[in-house]
Order: sequence, then C-alpha cells, then structure tokens
Amino acid sequence: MTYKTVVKIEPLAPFDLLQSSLVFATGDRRVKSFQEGCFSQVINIEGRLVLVKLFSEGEVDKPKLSLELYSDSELSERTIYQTQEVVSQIFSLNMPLTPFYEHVKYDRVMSQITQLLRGFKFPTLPTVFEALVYAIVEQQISIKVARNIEERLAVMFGNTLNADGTVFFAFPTASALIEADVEKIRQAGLSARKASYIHEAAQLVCNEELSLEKLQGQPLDNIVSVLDDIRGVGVWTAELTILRGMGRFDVLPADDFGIRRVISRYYCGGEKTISAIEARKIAEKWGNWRGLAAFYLIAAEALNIQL
DNA sequence: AGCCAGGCTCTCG
DNA sequence: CGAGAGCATGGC
Repeated sequence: MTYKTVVKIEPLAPFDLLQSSLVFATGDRRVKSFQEGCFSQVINIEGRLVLVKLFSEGEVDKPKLSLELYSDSELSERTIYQTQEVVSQIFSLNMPLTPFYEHVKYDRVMSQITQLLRGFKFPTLPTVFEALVYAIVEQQISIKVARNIEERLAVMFGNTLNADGTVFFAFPTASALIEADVEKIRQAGLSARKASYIHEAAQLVCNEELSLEKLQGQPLDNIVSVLDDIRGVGVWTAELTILRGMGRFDVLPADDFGIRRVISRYYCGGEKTISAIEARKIAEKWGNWRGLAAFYLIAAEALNIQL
C-alpha cells in the first residue's frame, strides 16, 4: 500500500526547476533523476523513507512547485514538514538570487550568464555525510563515472522504498556502509583506497568521533581543517562537501579542474587551464557568491553557452 | 591504445 | 620537504 501526499510550494523568485535539475537528466530513476519535468529522489527522514517527486507548475519569476510524497505508511504532519524542508534545502528555495545578480551586474561575463540562466540554483545534498561521500567518489574521475558509482552505492547499500510497485533506493546510511566491508564497497566501482576512505568516514560519523552537522555555521577555515584531517579528504573534497552539504555558496573549490577550466574559458580566453590561485583571484569579484558563480559557469559550459 | 577526468596518500630521494 | 607513482571506470 502506497500513501501519497501532495504539497504546494511557492519558492522565492526567481527559480527555474528545469535548469537546476538538468544535471540529473540522465540519472537512474530508481535513485535520483530529472525526467519529463519531474525531479525524484528518496529522502530519509529520521529513518523513514519518503519518495519525493517535484514538478514545476509556475514560471521562473512566479515559481510554483507541486511536491508529491510517497511512502509505505501514513506520514505525520511533522514528517511532511521535514520532507518539505529537505527539498527546500536541496534547491535552496529560500535563498534569494537577486542580491547575487545585483552584485555581478558590472561583471560582463557573469551578468550575461546569470541572465541566460536566471533562476538556476545549484542543487545540494540532504546531509553533510552524503556530500562527503559524493565528494570522495568524485575525486579525480569524470562526473559521468562518478554518477554511475553513486547510483551503484544506493542500489547496493541503500534502503528501499516500494511505491506503487516500483522499488526506489535511498542513499546508504553510514551504518549500512560500515556493515558492508571495504571490498564490497569497492565493487561499486571504486578504488580500494577510496572504498576504505568511505568506510572510515562512515565509522567516524557513526562513532560520533565526528559530528558533521555540528560544523555548520562555523568559520570556513575551521570546517575545512576539520574535514581535511579525515583520511582521503583534502582541501578540494572539504570545500565541495561544505558547498553541497551545507549549502555554503561562498566556498570556491578552486582546485577543481572543471572550475579552473570554465573560469579560463569564460574569463581568460580558454587557451590554458589556470591555477587555483588565479581562479581564487578572479572569483574575488563574485563576493560571497563565488561558489555559486562558479557553478553558473559550469552550467553555462554544459549548455555550450557562448558569449 | 592510451590518456585523462570535478584528488589524495604513500613512498622515495 | 618536493616530486612522482598508483588508483577505478568510461569517454574520446
């Protein structure tokens, strides 16, 4: 028996669900995807799984969303509210974009790109732990390979939710990853080393040697150095975790090859990839939106936008 | 075929 | 210390 609840959301304008979800367009429907105008993902609310389907019913400057929740038992008001909060976090629905657009008004490149991508919000992840695991997976390999592996982790170790006869997979909990041994994690397509990083990180979180959620709101340098102490985590991984796991768009993962490439393409003629130091310098003018701005460039490149 | 993707650790000089 | 090898998969 599948229970369904529908919630209407009016996010802060502007918001463009289609642009923001494009990165999930090729995703496995059973895990996380954006297909036929619908974003879907299973969310874990205090151990209870809820399948979320999100549709746009409005326009970029008058956004309205329809959120459908599917579960195998009736949801309490509290769970419905919490699910809605997580969805709101994933797409930063309460974060205003207008101050960012104002800030980059005199940056010729960024002002053009923000106009073309008006309403784009870089999607984040529901928990810091998930963001950390994703970042470790994504080290060094291409996005496409990383996405396959992330989906495989969910299918292999995630809890399942049966909704109307179809099985969906949530991202694995830390304890599920601990129980799976390193060799089993490796079979998702990871190197033995990354598999053990992930296994160790899961142990840290489970044993409460590390409280990821407690790091939220601390000064950036603090968080980076705490995360940097985890084996397998360097500055790049820490910064990407903070950006996607904590919704901190003031972080620029400057070591990121892709980010350096797109900054070079749109700001330096693109002949050679720039250094992390040069990237940070150029990003200074984006102020506290430097991370978000970088992902506007990534999105622009993915859409092959030429200025 | 071989190099390179949204890096990091370990080893060696 | 700094430099370099090694790692997983998949696209080109």
